[in-house]
Amino acid sequence: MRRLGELETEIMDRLWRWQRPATVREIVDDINKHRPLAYTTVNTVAAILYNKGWLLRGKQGRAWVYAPVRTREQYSAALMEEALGASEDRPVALAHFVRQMSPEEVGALREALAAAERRDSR
Amino acid sequence: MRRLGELETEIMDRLWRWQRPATVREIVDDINKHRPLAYTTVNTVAAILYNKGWLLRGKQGRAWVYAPVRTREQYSAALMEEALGASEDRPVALAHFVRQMSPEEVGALREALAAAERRDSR
DNA sequence: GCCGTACTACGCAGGCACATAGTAGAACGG
DNA sequence: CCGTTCTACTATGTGCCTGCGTAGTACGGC
Repeated sequence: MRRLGELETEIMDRLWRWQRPATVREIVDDINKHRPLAYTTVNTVAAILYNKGWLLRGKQGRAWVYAPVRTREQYSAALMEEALGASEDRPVALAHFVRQMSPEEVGALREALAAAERRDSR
Repeated sequence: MRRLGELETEIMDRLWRWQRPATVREIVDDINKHRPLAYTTVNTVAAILYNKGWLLRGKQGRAWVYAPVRTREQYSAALMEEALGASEDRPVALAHFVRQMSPEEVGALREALAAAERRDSR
């Protein structure tokens, strides 16, 4: 899975943050609060993200509205899985991963495991 | 952290697999069992990997011998950590991650957590 | 001492992916 | 019908990776 580029991330970030479909106009206006960028640029990259399967889209009047296919956390989890796949010895890689995590994260991980267990036993 | 390119991966793979420092000659000869590739190409990319901090090197006679700075599993764990950082809600991302793991991997993860606990309580 | 061999550093070209934006045309609102 | 807004398409620039050629240097044998 290819990672998102910089502008691609900027666009996905907004859609993830807003939790609702948005038009290119909304996205580019928000980006322009921080830096200048042409409408057509955002339009092009949004279409690219759609073609790559990152975004859904539908017509709202003349304009497309875009929405993310996956949540940011699903994206993150998929990247993690792929990163784990780069290793040959998964248990060892997981051990390294756990070692470098903060205590809070270790707690979150324990909780995720416990939740998985509850789900499986149901 | 930038991910490794294709040839970069081929080179790192061999050094990781062999578990010992190796010369460019050894690496290129091994690659040439599968496909033709010039000595200078491997030499250049090995030097690039060295400059990027992926490899250590030292002279052995006239030739450099290269060795990985990190294990494949440390590399994998670093990628995982970075992938986790792409999320905003780490617990949720971890939950997704655990959900998509196979039961064996969940077991390995449990073990890694238990090992971390044993280490921390020491 | 000289020559062939092997290694090194350096630089360059090609390709790919992403960022950026311009143009042309269609559609809508007044 | 005219300006505005949106779309698709195309082009350009940049950065990174791959791939290799060249030139220089060191070593070993004769």
